[in-house]
Amino acid sequence: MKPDSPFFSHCFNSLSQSSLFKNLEKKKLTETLSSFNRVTWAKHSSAMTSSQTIHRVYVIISGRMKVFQIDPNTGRELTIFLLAPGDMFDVVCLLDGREHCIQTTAIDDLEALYAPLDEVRRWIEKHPEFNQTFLPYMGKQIRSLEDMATDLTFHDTFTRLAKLFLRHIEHSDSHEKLNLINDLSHEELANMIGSVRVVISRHMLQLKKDGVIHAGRKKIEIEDLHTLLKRTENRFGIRS
Amino acid sequence: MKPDSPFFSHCFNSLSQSSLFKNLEKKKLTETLSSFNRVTWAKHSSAMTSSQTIHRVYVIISGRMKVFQIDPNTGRELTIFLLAPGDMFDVVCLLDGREHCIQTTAIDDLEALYAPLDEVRRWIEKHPEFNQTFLPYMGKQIRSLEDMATDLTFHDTFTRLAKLFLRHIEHSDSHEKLNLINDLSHEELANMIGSVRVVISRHMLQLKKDGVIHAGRKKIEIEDLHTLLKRTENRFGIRS
DNA sequence: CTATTTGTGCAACCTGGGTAGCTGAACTCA
DNA sequence: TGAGTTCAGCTACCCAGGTTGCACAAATAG
Repeated sequence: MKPDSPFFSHCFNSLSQSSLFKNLEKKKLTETLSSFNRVTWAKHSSAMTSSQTIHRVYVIISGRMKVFQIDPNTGRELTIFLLAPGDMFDVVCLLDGREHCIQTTAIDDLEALYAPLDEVRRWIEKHPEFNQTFLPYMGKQIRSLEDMATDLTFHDTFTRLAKLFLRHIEHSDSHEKLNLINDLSHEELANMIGSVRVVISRHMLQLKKDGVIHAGRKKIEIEDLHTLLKRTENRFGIRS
Repeated sequence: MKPDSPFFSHCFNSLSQSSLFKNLEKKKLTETLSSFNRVTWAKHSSAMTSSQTIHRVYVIISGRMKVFQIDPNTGRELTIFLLAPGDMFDVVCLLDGREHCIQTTAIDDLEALYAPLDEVRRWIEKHPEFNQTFLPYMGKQIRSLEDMATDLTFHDTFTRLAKLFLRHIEHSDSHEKLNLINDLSHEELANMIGSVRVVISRHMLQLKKDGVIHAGRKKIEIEDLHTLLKRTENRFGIRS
């Protein structure tokens, strides 16, 4: 993508706000961007495939993307990551260069940049300061996977749903806002905590009746953070 | 640890066989080892604590170590990793420098080397060829966590147990041998697949009755790999 | 402005696997 | 050698949460 491309400044702005690239010198970022190519996917379409991610590294510019595994027998999905602008994909392939059998879907209209995998590797070697943000970024992903595994074994579906909400709350002034997941269907929420639509519907209905949340079709708002917290802790706190 | 230390050649041999360090020049490895210190833990004792792993990076020389999360309410455990000689700990802390609340226990008598975290970071920067083994090593750990999460949501306890066996089978001539986990109690096996002792006992008993495995007190041998595979696939194959 | 698709509510059912508790056998350590 | 501890077999119980299937409302497409 050439610096005079119509998308250039748009991409530049998106990345210079991201946690991975914000510390990079403007000059270097410009230089880097020019060796990337731009791709887009329509909302709801399947995005990067595992045959692409062995050769290319992608960086999301705009839109959300879910990364998930699917069970061929039941058709059930488990959302492994919900990626947003500034996220990189697929880190695993970048690390070991082996195929990563995983699916991706664009939740919104999706815009990304990509570059050949080995080129990105060389680039990182040449710009060791990038590791200051990249290594913690990987750490965060490992922690997130570990949390997912422990939540799945230790906590019931209600607790997992509550924790999902709590993880995505953003404290704007005097009002809690649900970030990134406020417009997902029950189905998608279920995928994120390894459960099923009906179960999430049950819990949501109860939470609505109790005034803890306010929700419509693909729309969730946290009404009463306090009792949400309290109930979650109660589940934790039940001694055996 | 000085090169004339009684343990030196022992450690040297252990690491030069490991996947992480085998590619390192002998001279560099010697040099590296001399800036490490040696520690040991007795079998069954709690090993590295999270307050240590913020400051130090460990490399296991001999013995196995389980890395696990514990549910304070029920006391149930989930074994996240089963580390063996050549493994590094804690990678997450090395990446992001933040505390990692996780427990460790020595399964055998345990021997490890350690060095200050930032010293290891500098060392890696100075020896970029180490990344050729280190990055894939991290990739493997991420994949393992991802597998754990998907197994927990998609597969029943029998399938998870079978997959645990299959993952640890070593094909020696004309006889399958179970590696690393052949001397674990039902309790420990349960921890590895996010279940409970009774459940594993049930499955093991059935497998024994059917001649698929041969097992005694803390002792497991795969008798009939073929039917084990077949049964696992059957569980996968049930169409809904 | 219809037709189709997608999201949510609701009920009835059923089972995997977790909890609790006891026994005897095997191992271990003084 | 004997006491204490760990490990595995066994039973009885129970419930969270997954499956199926339908109905209606909202959104989207054509």
